[in-house]
Amino acid sequence: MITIKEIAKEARVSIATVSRVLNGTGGYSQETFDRVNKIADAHHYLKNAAAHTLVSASSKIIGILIPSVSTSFSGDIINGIEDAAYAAGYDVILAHTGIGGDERRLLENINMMRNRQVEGLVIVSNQFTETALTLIQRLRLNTTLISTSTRNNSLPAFVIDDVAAMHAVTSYLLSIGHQHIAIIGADPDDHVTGAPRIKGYRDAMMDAGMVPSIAWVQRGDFSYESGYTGFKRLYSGEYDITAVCCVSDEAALGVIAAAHEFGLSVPDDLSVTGFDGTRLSEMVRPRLTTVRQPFYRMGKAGATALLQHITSGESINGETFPFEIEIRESTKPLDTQRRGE
Amino acid sequence: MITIKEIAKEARVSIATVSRVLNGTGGYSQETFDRVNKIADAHHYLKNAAAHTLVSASSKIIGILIPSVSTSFSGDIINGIEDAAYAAGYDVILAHTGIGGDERRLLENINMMRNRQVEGLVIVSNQFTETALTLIQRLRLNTTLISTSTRNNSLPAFVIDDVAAMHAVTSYLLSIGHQHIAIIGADPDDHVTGAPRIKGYRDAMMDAGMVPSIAWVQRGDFSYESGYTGFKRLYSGEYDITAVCCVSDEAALGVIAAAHEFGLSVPDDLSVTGFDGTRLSEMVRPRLTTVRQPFYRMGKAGATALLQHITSGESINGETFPFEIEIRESTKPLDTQRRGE
DNA sequence: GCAAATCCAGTAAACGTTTACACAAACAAT
DNA sequence: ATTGTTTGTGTAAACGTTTACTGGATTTGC
Repeated sequence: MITIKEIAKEARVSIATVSRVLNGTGGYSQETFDRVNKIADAHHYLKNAAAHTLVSASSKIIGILIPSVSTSFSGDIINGIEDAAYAAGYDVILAHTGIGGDERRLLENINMMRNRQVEGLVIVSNQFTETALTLIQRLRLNTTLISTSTRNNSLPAFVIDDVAAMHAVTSYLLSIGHQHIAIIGADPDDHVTGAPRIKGYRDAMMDAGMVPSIAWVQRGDFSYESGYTGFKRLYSGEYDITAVCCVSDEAALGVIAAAHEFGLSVPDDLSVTGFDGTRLSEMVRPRLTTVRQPFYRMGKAGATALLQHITSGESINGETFPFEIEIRESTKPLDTQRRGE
Repeated sequence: MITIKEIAKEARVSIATVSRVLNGTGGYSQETFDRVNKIADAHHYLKNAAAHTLVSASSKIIGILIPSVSTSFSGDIINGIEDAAYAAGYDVILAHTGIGGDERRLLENINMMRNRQVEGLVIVSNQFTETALTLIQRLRLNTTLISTSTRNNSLPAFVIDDVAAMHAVTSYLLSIGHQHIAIIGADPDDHVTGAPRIKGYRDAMMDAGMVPSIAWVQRGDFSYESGYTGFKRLYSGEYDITAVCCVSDEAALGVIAAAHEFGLSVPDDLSVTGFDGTRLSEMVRPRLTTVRQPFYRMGKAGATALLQHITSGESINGETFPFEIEIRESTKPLDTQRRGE
């Protein structure tokens, strides 16, 4: 790899001049400009980013912290972030925090981000501990949150209104006649996504004069499996449920699978709603009624705001995105269902 | 951020000693060791990676180049790569190459990887041009390929045997009585995945004495949409197809959706197979018969081999992974299908 | 008791950039 | 003709590390 030093020698100018030409900062004649550029091109010069970072104290890197990339929506978020970074001439460094309680990996990776001199950090869909939060603050890392938030809103978050979203989808179910509606898959101890969604559901039920029984709230971890086992628990309890709100599309598929095993078909015997609006929800039969979150846009907006803050000092304001209730085939008015007496 | 210089001052030793202590390279007394470490910890010292990279010419970074993260299997691959990197103390820089022909972004990102001083490059599921290939070679980037390969096998690839896989799944269909079998979703001009799968299909058909008609090979781009439109084209042509092999799970769902619209149910009227064995294939009803690829393992193995090469100079050998035919509910022996006369 | 080896630690160069400062030459304004 | 400004370029320091080299002090071997 050729360096500016060698270019300087070959062009018979100083390295300062080469640097100025290569950065286009002005202060050279057209002639030197051409000569230096020609030599640089001929040797396929590439700037050593480490040296640049060291001296300029700007790495042109932002970091992404994410539990795991395998859930289907995280890909969209990452795409959004990376596109925003690319547009701003920034590169992206990615680290997993591990799913579940592996706090060590999370903390290690936050430190790693700092020692890599990232100029900003995007944290995706993570529940972080107080320790992690104070670490971020101590390291003075510019941070935005996608699809998650902190308890006291200390960090700008790019999210949807989970309470409103679940309220809306529950209300939809109520509006088409359902009354015995369960919610499956949420973790009530998860204050960022689980608890709000349960609240939205409960509020909607209350607004309609229903008091949801405890068994109607089946906790879980948003996964297919928790949808599956949640419905198994619920149904074997002989409750007369006609509709189920799920907190993810995958959980909805789990519910549908479990229902099948009981000989129940969706939506003729049971209405089921998903959440997230992943591509999945359009690809399955019946297509899922779901709540669409604009993940790509959320990722892009979160990263863009972060980058604007970095480059022009604008303060970062979190943003609450509109969601959309997609009404498709997995739900049906109660009186058209078989069990709608 | 505190530097070794300041630690040195506070500990009243030279920066060389601090560096030695912090790297544990020996050549200091227990006493200085403790003193330096205590000060470093107290100030939450973090090494400046840029400085380290610059002087040691080792960045401890590997790069991932991937078209887009939104297909469901790419997440598993990335997880595998990142886990391998983390285990080896390496960090990961991620860049998209853009889907489809945006060669500029691909080339830019290859250059970016070099100027970031990555020690190795993992390219995922990409069709790259000759230009890209020669660029990689010129930059002397250690590279492994996951789920893709070059025409002349110039780069080590971590893949499955696509010909054998499609041969196996087609043979399975033949073995349960099907004869009029189509293949949908492959791009015959894609020599890394498309053409081999078509060949596997064709070989299996020929082996069974069938000569597949041209219309039975519906080209596409592996997407849901191409499955959907492929089947629409096929079926409106009035061919008497009883089974369809798809080249991705998503394409299979597209076929199933299109079949539904014709009033055909899967598997009672039509058997359909997927490809990839994504979580999707287990979550839908009917569960898809599919070819499972060990994506996580492929990613992990590819990155591990790369890292071993970097750290201990071992040469990288590509690896062909075993696939598994998962027989599930989307296929059925012909004589148990409704149309099996 | 003396040479040799070992242990600890410091000095300084190097990595590849950016940039403040200096300065000579050319040009403009008076 | 003097001063001032602009233009083009070079010198050298700085960024935060690592590491080869050096050397004094202590220990070891005989």
